[in-house]
Order: sequence, then C-alpha cells, then structure tokens
Amino acid sequence: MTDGLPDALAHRLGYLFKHAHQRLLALAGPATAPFGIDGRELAVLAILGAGVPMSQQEAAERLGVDRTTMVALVDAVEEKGLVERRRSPSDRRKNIVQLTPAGRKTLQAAGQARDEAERAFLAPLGPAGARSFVQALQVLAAGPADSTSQRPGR
Amino acid sequence: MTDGLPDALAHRLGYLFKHAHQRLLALAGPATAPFGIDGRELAVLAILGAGVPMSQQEAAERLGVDRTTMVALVDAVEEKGLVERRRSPSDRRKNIVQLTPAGRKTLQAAGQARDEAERAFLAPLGPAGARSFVQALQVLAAGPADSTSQRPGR
DNA sequence: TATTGTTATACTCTATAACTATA
DNA sequence: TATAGTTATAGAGTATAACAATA
Repeated sequence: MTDGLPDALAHRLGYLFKHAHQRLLALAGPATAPFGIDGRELAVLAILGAGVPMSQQEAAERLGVDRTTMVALVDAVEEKGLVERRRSPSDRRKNIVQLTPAGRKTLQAAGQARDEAERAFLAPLGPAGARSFVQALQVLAAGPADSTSQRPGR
Repeated sequence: MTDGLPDALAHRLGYLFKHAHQRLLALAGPATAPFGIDGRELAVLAILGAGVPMSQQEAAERLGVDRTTMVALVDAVEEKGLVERRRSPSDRRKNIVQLTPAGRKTLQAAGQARDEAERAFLAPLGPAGARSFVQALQVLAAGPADSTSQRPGR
C-alpha cells in the first residue's frame, strides 16, 4: 500500500498537488527566511531582476497575480530596500520597479538557497526522475498550447 | 503576451505547482459542479465511502485538514443530504459519519466526472508520461519515507 | 474614455483558543 | 485530565470596485 497516502485519495491530483506543495514550502520557507524574504518575495525579485525594467503591471502578469496584490508585494520588498519604484519617463502612470544593489545580492543568495531546497525536495525522484517531473509540470502549468504561442518543450 | 512561462520562473517549483493546480481546478470544478459539490466535498465523500465507518477526526486526519475545518466540511455535505452524523455507541463523544444512498450515488457520478477531468488535464503528457508523473507526485506528496511515518499536514 | 497604481472592502480558506459533553 | 465536536475569531491570500493621475 502507498504508505502515507489514504487509498481513496492516492490518485486524486488535487490532494497530491496540495500536499506536495506543502512539503515544498516546508523546505523552501526556512531556506529563504535567513535572507529576510519569503518565496513570493523572492519570485518578485526574480521577475524584476530577469532582464529589461518593467512596470508593476507587467511584473504582476508574469507572476500570475492581480495588480492589486502586486502593490502590497512591491511595498514589502521596497520597505526592505530591495527594489525602488520610479516613474516611467515615457508614461508617467507607470512605475518602473528596479532592483537595488541589495536586491541583486539578496536575489542571488536567496535564489541559491531556494534552488538547494528544491533539489532536496526532488531528491527522492533521482536525477532523471526529477528532470522529467519538472518538465511535465511545466507542460501542465503552461496549459494547452494555443495556436499563437510557442509550445513549451517536448 | 507572455506565451508559455516566463524564463525567470520556468524552473521555480512553487510557481509551477500553483499554476498547474489552478489549471486542474479550472477543469475539475466545472466537472463536479453539476452534482452540486466541489472538489473538496467530493474528497470528503471519497474518504467516508472508502471503507470502514470513521469519526470526523479520523476523516480529517486522512484528508489532511484541521478538525475544526472538518466541521464545516461535514456540515456542507450533510445539509445536501449526502452524509449523516450519528453518535458512536462505543464512545459518545465521536460522530460516525456515513454516506447516505444519495451520497453514494453522488460519489459515484461526481467521482467519475472528476476522473475524466483529471485525464483531460494529464492528456498533454501522454499515457506513459501521465502515469509516471502521478507516481512521482505521490512520492513527493508522501514525503521522505521515515520509519515513524505519518503525513506532514496540519 | 481607457489605463496604472492605489485604497478600501469582501470573500475564501484555514488555524488557534475556548467551550461542552463525554471519557 | 484528556479527547471529540463545536463555536468564535483571527490571520493569510486574493479578488472586485472605486478613485486619482495620466494618457
């Protein structure tokens, strides 16, 4: 029998997603905590530090959160001195949100800690199993490839 | 347009779990809605209909939810006439929660609808890919197999 | 008129503490 | 004293509506 999982739920994807996610959080939370940020704030830094400067709304879309949620998220990392809001010169309605030097440093260090936590989380699958699991998860998270967008992997 | 996944997040498991789960809910929610229940209530029916009669607290533990959360959950399905609470003869503090005939019927029909939704969700992986994905997810949800094994929840 | 950021508000989900009745 | 169920309450997390500034 699948020890740990009640039979009636062993194949329920919702249940499995919830509990797998909880186990990940239990590992990744403590990993990023020493850097003063949580997983969501780290994701904000990662989005903003990825490339071109972008507005709050662009960042919110990429994160998959509402723009009203993004306000509090940017507030949090700005108060910690990790990002700065600046008015866009070309469109003064927009905030361009940029990483500070401290933000870049935190992104680098906390990102590494989180990567290690993720590796530990995936370890039971073995290297090849972990790789194909993440690939499959990317497919499922991206959803059915619609005609106008590129197909992620495979 | 953000087609697919933003590079900076493509390998972040928390992000992938969240969005994959959301996509699953978008499919499974409408599938069980015609039967008047949501996914969580269906899980309650599945736990209670799986075998031996059990108390609310036992069912809550297997579901991975708090016993106070379980009260409202059982309330909901009881009001719909799908389960009945009755006092345990051997320990009058306990509620034995049993499926009604309507509950069994709903479990059967809604369970089938949900299974179909899950198959549709996993379809992009192909049959073999879906199988190994679910297997991996079970491993990750159950956590490291330690000797005193209980589940992580709570 | 539409859009960006913002605030206020409400709703969902869940957990903690306290109460009751049983043991 | 401890446990099962319950209630009240509070904390996240997120979404909707409305407003000011700007386009």
